[in-house]
Amino acid sequence: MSVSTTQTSTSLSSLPLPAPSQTIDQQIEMITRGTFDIVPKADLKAKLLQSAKSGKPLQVKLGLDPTAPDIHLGFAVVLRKLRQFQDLGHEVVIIIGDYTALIGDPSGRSTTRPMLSSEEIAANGKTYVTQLAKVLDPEKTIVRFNSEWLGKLSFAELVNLASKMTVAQVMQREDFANRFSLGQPIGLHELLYPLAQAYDSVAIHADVEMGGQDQTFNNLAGRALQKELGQEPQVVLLMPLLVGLDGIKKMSKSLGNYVGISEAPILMFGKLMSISDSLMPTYFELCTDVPMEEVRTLTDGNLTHPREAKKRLGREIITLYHGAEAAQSADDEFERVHKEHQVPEEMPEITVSLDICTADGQVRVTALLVAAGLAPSSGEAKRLIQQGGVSVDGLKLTDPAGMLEIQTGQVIKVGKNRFVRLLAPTEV
RNA sequence: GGGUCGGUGUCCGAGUGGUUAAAGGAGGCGGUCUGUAAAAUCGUCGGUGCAAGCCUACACAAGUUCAAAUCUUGUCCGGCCCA
Repeated sequence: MSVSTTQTSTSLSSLPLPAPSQTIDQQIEMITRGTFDIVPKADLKAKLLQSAKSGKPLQVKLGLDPTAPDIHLGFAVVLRKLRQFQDLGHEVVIIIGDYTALIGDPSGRSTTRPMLSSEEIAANGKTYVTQLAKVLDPEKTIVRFNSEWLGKLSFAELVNLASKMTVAQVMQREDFANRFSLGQPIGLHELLYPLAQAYDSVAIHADVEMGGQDQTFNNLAGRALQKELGQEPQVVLLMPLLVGLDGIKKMSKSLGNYVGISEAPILMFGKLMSISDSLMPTYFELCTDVPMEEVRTLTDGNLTHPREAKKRLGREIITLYHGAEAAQSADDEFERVHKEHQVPEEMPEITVSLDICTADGQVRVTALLVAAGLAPSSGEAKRLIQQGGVSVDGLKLTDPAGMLEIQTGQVIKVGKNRFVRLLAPTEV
C-alpha cells in the first residue's frame, strides 16, 4: 500500500508504514518517556490507532528559527523524540520560520536582528538538513519554510486570523505576562508570533506538534486555531527544557552551558562529568536510551557510586553521536588525565609568535597566556598566575612578571582542564 | 499628543558634587577540599604596563565647576498614567 502525502512537494519519500512490532500501548509508553506533557494524551492514542488502521503516517511538526543551527543535547531531546516517531513510521515536518523571523525584531534594543536574505535562509535550511540528519531519519523528514504560506496571506486574511485570538488569551502566556507586569516592553508584532506559528500547523495539517516546554502556549494556539478552522486539532507533545551544565538555566549556546552533539568526544565527556549529581536522572532519561529501570539503579547512590553512574552517562551519550569506541576512549582519556593526573594526549598546539619574544628567546608569561588564548587580557593572566592557576610542565608559576624560555613541547595548564602545548617560535 | 518616572559594570542594584574603577548581591574565574559533583572555604573580576603610572568607563552630546555617575540643557531609548 502506498501512501500519498497530500500537501508537500519537498517530501523526501513516502514510505509505506512498516508494521510496528509494538502494540499501541507500548508505543505510547515509549513516546511518553521524558515528556513534560502530552495534550491530550487520549488523542495521541486515537491518532496512533487511526494511523495504524489507515496506513497513513502522522505528520509530526517541529518549528525552528532560521538562525544558524546549533544542535546541543537540549535541542537533541526534542529531535530524539521526533526520531522515535519516525521509527514508528511517521513523518516529521520541520518548519523553518523564515517568515516569522522576518517580522521579528525582538525586544527592539540594540540588537536589531539582521534581515536574512532568501539565499541565507536557503543556505541555513540546507545546513539544518545536514545537522538534523545526525538524529533524524532524512528519509522521513520534510523541511518546509513558513514563508510559503505566511507570505501569501493578505492583510484581510491576517486580520481574520487575528480575530480568532484575544489579547487576554495571548497575555496568559507567562513570558508576556511577566514582561508586562515588570514594565518591560512588548512589541505588538510579538503578539502575532503565536498566531503565525499556529497557522503553520493549519497549513501542514499537523497531527502532532513537538516542542520544548517553553513552546506550550504557541503549540496550544496551533491546536486551538486548527479547531477554529475546522481541522482535527493536533496533539501537543512537550519536552522539558534540558537544564544546562550549570544546573540552573536551560541549556543554550549563548549561556555557554551546553554540550554540542558534534563536539569532540573527550570534550563532551569532560563536560558531562562536571554536571551536578542531581542532574543525572534527568540526563539519563532525556539524553540516553538506557531503560528507566536501569536508570533508577544507576542513580541510586546506595547502589551505584555517582562517579561511575556519571561515567556511564557520558559513555551512553557519546555512543549515540560518535559510536561506542569513541565513548570508551574518551572515558579512558578522562581517567588518565584526572585520576592519574597525566597530560592529555591531544591538546591545542600554539606556535609562539616571534614578536612577543625578547632577543634571547624569552617570553613574558602574561603575554604568552594571552597569545595562547588562555587568558583574555594580560590583567587576567596576571591574576591567574598570582592565584596559582597556571603551571608549565607541572610546575606552578608564581611570578606574574616572570619570563619563560620557550621549548617545543612544553605544556601549559590553566585551571583544571585547559591545556596547551607550545611550539618554539619559528623564523619567518 | 499631555503628564510623570527612569536609563550605572556580565546581570540585578546602591550611590544625588570630591577620599568612586564606583557599596551589596547574583554570576564568572582561580586556589583548598573532592568524584573536574554538591556543599564549604579563601582569593579575584575595566584596559595597558615589570612597576610607578597612564587610559577608558555610570545612554549620547554640549555645558557649569578647581572637581560631575551625581548639577544644567539638548538628543535618543524605555516604563507608567491620561487622551
